Amino acid sequence: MEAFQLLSRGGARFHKQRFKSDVQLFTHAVTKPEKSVNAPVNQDSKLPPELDFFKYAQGGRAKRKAGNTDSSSSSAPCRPDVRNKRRKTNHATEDLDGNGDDGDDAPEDRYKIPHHLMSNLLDNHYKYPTGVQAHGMPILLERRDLAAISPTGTGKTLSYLFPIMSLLEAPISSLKGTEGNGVRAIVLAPTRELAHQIYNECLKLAVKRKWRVVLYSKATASTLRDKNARDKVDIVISTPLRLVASIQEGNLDLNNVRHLVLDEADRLLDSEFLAQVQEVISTCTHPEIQKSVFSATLPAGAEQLAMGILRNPIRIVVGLKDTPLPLISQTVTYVADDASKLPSLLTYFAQPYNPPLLIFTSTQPRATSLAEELTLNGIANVDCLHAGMTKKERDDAVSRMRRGESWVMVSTEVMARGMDFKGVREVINYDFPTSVQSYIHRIGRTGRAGRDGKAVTYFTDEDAPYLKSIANVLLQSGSSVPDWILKLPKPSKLKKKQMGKIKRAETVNAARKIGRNDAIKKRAMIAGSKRRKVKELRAPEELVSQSR
DNA sequence: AAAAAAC
Repeated sequence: MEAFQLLSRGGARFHKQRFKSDVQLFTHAVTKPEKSVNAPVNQDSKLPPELDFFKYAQGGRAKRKAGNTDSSSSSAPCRPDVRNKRRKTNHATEDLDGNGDDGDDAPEDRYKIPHHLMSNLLDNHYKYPTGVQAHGMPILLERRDLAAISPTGTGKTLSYLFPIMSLLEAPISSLKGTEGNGVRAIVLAPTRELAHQIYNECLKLAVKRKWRVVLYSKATASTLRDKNARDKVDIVISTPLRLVASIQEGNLDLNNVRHLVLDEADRLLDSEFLAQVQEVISTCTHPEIQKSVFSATLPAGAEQLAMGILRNPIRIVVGLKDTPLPLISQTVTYVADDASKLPSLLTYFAQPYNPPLLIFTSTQPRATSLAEELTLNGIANVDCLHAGMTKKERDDAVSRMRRGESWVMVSTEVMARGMDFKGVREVINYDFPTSVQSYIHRIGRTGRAGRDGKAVTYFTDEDAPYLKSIANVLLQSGSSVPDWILKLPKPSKLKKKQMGKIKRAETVNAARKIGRNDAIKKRAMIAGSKRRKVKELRAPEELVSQSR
């Protein structure tokens, strides 16, 4: 418990400006060498040195030369102090892994991080951890359950993959002992594309070891009908329904799963996915299972569900919950009615624009026909992606996007969450998003890993009732909104519903916090120009809190 | 409040 006060101390100064620089640190050295080299990390983020995993990763590879690890760190002098606190508090938390503890306080020793994992981290040019990585990874490595909320494009995937692979120690095939048989870790994601992307990240950390990581699909499921093959699998990445199908066929046993991650947790916990996810959870019967949930958004209802699933969880919030990054400059554009949208978009395309860009529509047919219209109007390299397409068509569209061959990608909600196309400079909401969460995730396809981005949202007269809630999101994240929009009447029913939820939740410790934060948020909206101040005050409270 | 996504 105290150990996490240390974490919170590190994060307390994690306000908007510094957050920006912190996220920039995530930059891969390959793409922007000049930035990562000169970035004054610890100075800015005041990261306790021992949480700076990636620095140790560099040191670890170079056999941790003293000069190497310390030269870049301005906070090196305070290290002994931090070290002592950390050591003391380690006893305060349950020492679940039973390794007593050791003399060395480098994370790789403290947490017994396998050498190959450290070197793979470095080989992938991860230089400095982002906020969610620095604060989330130690919690997971301590074998605690975790609810982590961190904005889009801040490296959540690595935050859970790295600790899982560290705690699993090595591929099951090379471990002889009490690890048991069968899948030891599962990551759930709401779309195939996202599962695939997570799988790719996982493979990067798995090189040079015989990790069996399985991207679960019809094809892989059938190869795993054989129990012997199944027993050799270390990690499964899957969408919920695919997993449930195999469970029900009796072709998958999850009684050896020690780590379960729900990525895009609020999506996975909404009504359509919930039953499936609950079935997966109840099939994971190992008593020491560690569960964690990750998302950029976690509405009160989803959070309550999540807290019910997790056991004695730590909750961390980096930046502001349910708020996009200030790096994304957002605007809203009035287009009267649906018929006016295409002309507006074509006018937009008549001017110079920055490809690749991502366009969101509300339905599959609209995505298809908009892509066709744009092509007919001479726009080059227009692509389309929605869940009505075949698996191959979907895979091809993603690869074209990854290779930079798509300049304009028209898509539905399926692309809204988690997808990391590094080049996307701009997102256009051709159709108005159906929730604040959807909005935040959609525009979060740009402004990733410290780069800036642009988001344009079309709205018609029909969208007017929902405009104000989106406008508030713009305000929260530092974009400006025309006055008249702010004067719109409140979407009263919606508001009342939310308030009701909060009231009910107030009996539980965890939810009391949500209520308070929402109250602060509301005040922030009213405060207008004082908004920024309020945000800064709020961050430390929110950053780490104990729940249940 | 409603579409999309999951097999």
